Amino acid sequence: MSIRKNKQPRIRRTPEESRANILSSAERLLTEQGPQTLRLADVAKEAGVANATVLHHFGTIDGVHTALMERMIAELVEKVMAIELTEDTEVSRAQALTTLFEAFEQKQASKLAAWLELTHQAGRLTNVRQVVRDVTRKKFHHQNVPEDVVEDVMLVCITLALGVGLFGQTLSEMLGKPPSRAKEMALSVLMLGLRQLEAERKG
Amino acid sequence: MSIRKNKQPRIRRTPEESRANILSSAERLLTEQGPQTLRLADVAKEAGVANATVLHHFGTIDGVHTALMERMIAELVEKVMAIELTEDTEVSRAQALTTLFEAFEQKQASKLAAWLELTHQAGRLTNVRQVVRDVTRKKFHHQNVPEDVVEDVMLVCITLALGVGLFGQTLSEMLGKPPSRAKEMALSVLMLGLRQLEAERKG
DNA sequence: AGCGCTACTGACAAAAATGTCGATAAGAAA
DNA sequence: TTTCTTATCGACATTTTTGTCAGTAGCGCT
Repeated sequence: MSIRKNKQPRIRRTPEESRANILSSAERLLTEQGPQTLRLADVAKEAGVANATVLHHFGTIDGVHTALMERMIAELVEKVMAIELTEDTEVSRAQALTTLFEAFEQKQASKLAAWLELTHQAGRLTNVRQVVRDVTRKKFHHQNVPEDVVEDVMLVCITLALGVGLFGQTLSEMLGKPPSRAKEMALSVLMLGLRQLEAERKG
Repeated sequence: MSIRKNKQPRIRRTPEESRANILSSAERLLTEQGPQTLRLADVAKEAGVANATVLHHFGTIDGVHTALMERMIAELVEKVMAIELTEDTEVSRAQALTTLFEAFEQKQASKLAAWLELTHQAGRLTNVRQVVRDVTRKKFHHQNVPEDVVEDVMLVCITLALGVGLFGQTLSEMLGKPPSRAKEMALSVLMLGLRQLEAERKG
């Protein structure tokens, strides 16, 4: 046993960097280990800092939770707003839907949503309506479809994207199918169903 | 202040009754307050018994969690297996789907599933595949559709039912629509989409 | 009534999680 | 180099949560 104390030199970050480091670690824990591991010691360890450092930047462990939610929500909104839908062809629509589904599974946004739902914090998503409105206007302005119909369609798409993002992979594998099968099937059914719905509306 | 100690007489139940009482209370907490309130003291208080009583029956708080999961899973499986699908008309199919969707929202099965998914306990659902197989055989034996196609269809239906059950109400209300709107839209799209899928397969 | 079994309980012990505080050291600026 | 600011940390204090134990009480049985 060496007597020498071999302490690592401290890493001193800017407050912004430090907060980002901690939140990234927390996000990793949330998506890889589940919400119950979002404890002070776990987060601090994952971020490679002392417990007190986490509290220095966020006040309480709840502060970490809140900040994490806000960061993940902002990321998701950005991703959704970036979806292209310049023309309204089948192909373009399929691409947009695929991107939407991926947005909800890639950054583990579905897990965030489930966490909010289970903890009754969904109220934090105050801007969902506004985002949907914005998307409706910006992406669908060139079509002659009533806004509330567009909103209904988006409601379905988001609901299904969340379901697929959260459960799709696990369910697919449970049934002995490739992990993306649920997503593929959902996309097919959604495309076909929406086309029919549109046909009915027009006809 | 009265000096007299006014203790309630003890309620002595059979072990089965007592376990059921505790699990029912835990289920109520899970669905109404979220998983983080499934703590020993909370469960005991909700059940109206002492902390030690809960431990007497379940050993640890984790034992309560496990037992609760198993009970809710069994309930759900029973509900799903009870779905009628004697003939394959549009009406019958719509009824079956409606029942399925309701099974996933009524008994808060979606919340259970989300809890399992977030806590990486989905492995507990070892019998999902068997259930799907059973349903496939029992409910669809009269059709001439390959079994794996039926399984794909069930995969979509379950995924969407879970998504709607967990997020449907909240999302609908966020968009200023009646709480059942997401479910209705999902059902419509699903029915239309499945019909088209079938048409494509045949044609 | 008396007895045995055990579900039940309060009080206490142990463990885990959160939060506080004074000291330290990294980096910028003088 | 010296000074100043403050991000960082270890040690400790507090609170929360879980688990133990010995005794109590409800209920069936004789």
